Amino acid sequence: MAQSDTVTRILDTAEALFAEKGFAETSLRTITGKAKVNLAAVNYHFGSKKALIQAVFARYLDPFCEQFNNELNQLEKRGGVTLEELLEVLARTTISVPASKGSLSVFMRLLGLAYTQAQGHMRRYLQEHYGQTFARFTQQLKLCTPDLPDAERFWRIHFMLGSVVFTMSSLEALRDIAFNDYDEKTRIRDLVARLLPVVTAAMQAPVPALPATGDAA
Amino acid sequence: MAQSDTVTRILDTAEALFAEKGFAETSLRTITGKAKVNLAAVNYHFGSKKALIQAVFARYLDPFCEQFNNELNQLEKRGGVTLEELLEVLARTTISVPASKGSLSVFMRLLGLAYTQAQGHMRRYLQEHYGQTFARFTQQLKLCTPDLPDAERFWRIHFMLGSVVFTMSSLEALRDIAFNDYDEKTRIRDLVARLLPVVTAAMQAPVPALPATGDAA
DNA sequence: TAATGTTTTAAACATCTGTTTAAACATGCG
DNA sequence: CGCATGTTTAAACAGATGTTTAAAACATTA
Repeated sequence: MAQSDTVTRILDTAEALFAEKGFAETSLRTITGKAKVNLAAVNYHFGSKKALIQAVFARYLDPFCEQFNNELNQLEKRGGVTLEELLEVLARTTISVPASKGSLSVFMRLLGLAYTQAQGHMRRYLQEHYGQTFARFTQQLKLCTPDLPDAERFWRIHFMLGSVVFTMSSLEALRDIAFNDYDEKTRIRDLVARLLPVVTAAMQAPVPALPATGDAA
Repeated sequence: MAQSDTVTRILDTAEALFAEKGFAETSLRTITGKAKVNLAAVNYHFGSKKALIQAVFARYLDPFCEQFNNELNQLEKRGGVTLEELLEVLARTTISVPASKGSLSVFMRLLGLAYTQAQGHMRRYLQEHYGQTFARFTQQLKLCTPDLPDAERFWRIHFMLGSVVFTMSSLEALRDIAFNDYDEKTRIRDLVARLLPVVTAAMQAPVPALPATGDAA
């Protein structure tokens, strides 16, 4: 057995609880209680609560990055990739990878939390461990959008990241509203399908002229 | 004096600390300590920590909604409003209102936190107190985008909300990166200028065909 | 079987949390 | 002045938190 049952149960439970209530709001006692595991098990197996949080992310992101890197290899070899293609590959990888384990929305919610709360510590971890894959993606994106100034592209990437992370992490609540108001049983796949043309159009929007600096006046 | 100095000092300090570290991660002792105010002052003046959080939001949102409602009155009276105009009004109001007090990015970060963490309780508060203004906005938006199916518009609104909230709430970090990598001293006004065409294009993107349901197979 | 290494357990630790209390203080009014 | 009102203060409360400990239970191998 590669990993003890205790470790997996802790990871599963922590993942669900973190996504539901946030990191600080979820105590080790809640996790270990629900996982039917001794309180000390977390510190024994992971070292600290912080390390447990990172382990939850690694379990998602490691396989994702592996597959996404494979996809990027093919795209780089082929060349002449269009924006639609690149985004489609990203979407497909995102959907396919965590299908084995729990749901994608759980992880997206975690990603959103990592960026907004727990300032720094998680962000740094993500940057250190997965920054290189992200850099490869932005490199490809640059080839797809040669007319975009670097700074403009940088900001738009984060606009789009915001759309994805925010909607995915608020998914349950939004899905309920959509169902009540529009009879819409939105699945993750539908959401991704809706996101693709929006993100594409956003990346291709005209570049604005920035307002003049008002310092002098 | 309309409001005791203590109340204001608590609000100012709490606002800054909440934005910096999140709600759960900010203790009343940290707030009152930094505000040079007795610990019991929070419970005396606001009743509870929860009520303090809501008060921080109200101080921003009440004047914002008042001005935005005025703008909406004019737009409704005039009629024939374009998407660009509506979004421009929203952006202008957002920029102008909190200029008196602290920075806009602080509040945006708070808004992001309210949506992601502290599940429910804050969301319900925002809906109850400011839902009507939001409804008026979406009503105007519907007039600007008559070809968009209601469900599609609903999701796109939240895509855009995600872009704004996410980038604004990560503003300091992103600004640092942008400055290091592109010599970009991004001001809030610049960010809004960058957001406007992106959001406009996103709302006008072609409507996708949703994937068929895979239930049967 | 005996010895060794790993995992689990229950208890305690020290610290921090939001909230409450009761006394002290200030301030304005009749 | 006396009294009442609103505010501040220091202390205590009751409980929750992450982490550590040392003994017990288990598993593995010699």
